Amino acid sequence: MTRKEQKEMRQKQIMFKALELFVTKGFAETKISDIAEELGISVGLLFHYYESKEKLYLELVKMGLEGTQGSEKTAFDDPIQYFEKILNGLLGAAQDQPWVCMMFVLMAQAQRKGMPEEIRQLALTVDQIHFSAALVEQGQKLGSIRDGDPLALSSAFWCSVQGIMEYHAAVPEMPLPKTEWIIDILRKA
Amino acid sequence: MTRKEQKEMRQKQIMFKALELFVTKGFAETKISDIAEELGISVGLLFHYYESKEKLYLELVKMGLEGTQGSEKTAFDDPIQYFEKILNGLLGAAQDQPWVCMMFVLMAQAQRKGMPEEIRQLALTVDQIHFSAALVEQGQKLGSIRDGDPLALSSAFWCSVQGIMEYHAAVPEMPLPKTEWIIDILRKA
DNA sequence: TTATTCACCGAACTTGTATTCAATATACAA
DNA sequence: TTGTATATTGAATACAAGTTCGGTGAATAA
Repeated sequence: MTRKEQKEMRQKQIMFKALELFVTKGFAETKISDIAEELGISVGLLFHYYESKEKLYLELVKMGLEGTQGSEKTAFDDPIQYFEKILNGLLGAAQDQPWVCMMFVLMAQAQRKGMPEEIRQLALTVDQIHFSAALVEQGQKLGSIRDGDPLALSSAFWCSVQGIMEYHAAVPEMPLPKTEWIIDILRKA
Repeated sequence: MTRKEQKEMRQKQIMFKALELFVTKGFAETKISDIAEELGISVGLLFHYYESKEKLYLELVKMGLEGTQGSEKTAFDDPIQYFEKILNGLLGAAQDQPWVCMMFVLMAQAQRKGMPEEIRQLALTVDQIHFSAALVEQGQKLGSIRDGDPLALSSAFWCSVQGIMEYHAAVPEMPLPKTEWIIDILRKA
């Protein structure tokens, strides 16, 4: 194995294991030595690749930030379809690509009080709830989304998704909901 | 003020502030000195009342455990009414008695990996999801709850509530959803 | 009035964990 | 082949946060 490959491999290893532990145990509860131990490497090596626990977490948040870009422009024709598509993607991925689900949870965790400020600020640049509120309003005009405060509807939807993802990250064996069940929070009867 | 009163007052003060911080920042992220500082008391005094951070948290979990008793016994003609009543109670309380909401979030946090084992075990004795799955099944027979894996439906419902409560604990100014929106996860169209 | 208990403080102590470092082995370039 | 860069380790260090402790003054019981 070439040096470059090895480096990339290790970095991926570390990132994914860190993601898993940060999400299931939380940032402060996850010891750098936990990550090293589970990977069977030394603590020193981890610091060879990432200069601090905080920087490692920050890398993950940046990675999550990239994943959030795009796909949002065509949404206004039929917002409910947009929500369906997004949710379908999330629930589908949750099974065979657990990291999608975990990344979702991480981004929310990163926004919490108690997180290092730099991390928090970066994570707060994603604001699904407010972005989606506009879509909800549009959907209400089109008659496909139920009446009510758009912000409340949007936050109900995303909080539900959040709750589901969080639980799934902790208890993967629990069966996931059907897309429609959750979409029905928004859908006009 | 008599000594007894003072003692009870301080204990309440500490418990509520601890609840608030544990829920908004997390267990590990909350320093004992944070709690003391916010209350304007010394760290030493906190240890005068609670022998450790863990015991303090444990007290809160025990308190939450008591709140969970009862209420589940009363049989309903239709399980969907049970879910409506519970959710209504939770959402109603969330506004004027923030601690109800916080307690709800705390109980879920206490079940996470990374928590001290004693706490975790105690919290795990509450299992809304499995308890409610039976009710869901009953509701399906009666035709008021939609078809699908009862466990998946139950967990979708409770995870949604969890997500909403969590967010509300962190961002109280966000408008809460209407009960029906969330009930519609379960309700048969 | 006096003795005792208890709320309270702040500084010292302890422990756990992030971070650094010196040393070694391995890949790679010259 | 030899020299340099880099992957890796395990132990040393630093520091933050939980916990302990001795002392002080106010409430209370005698």
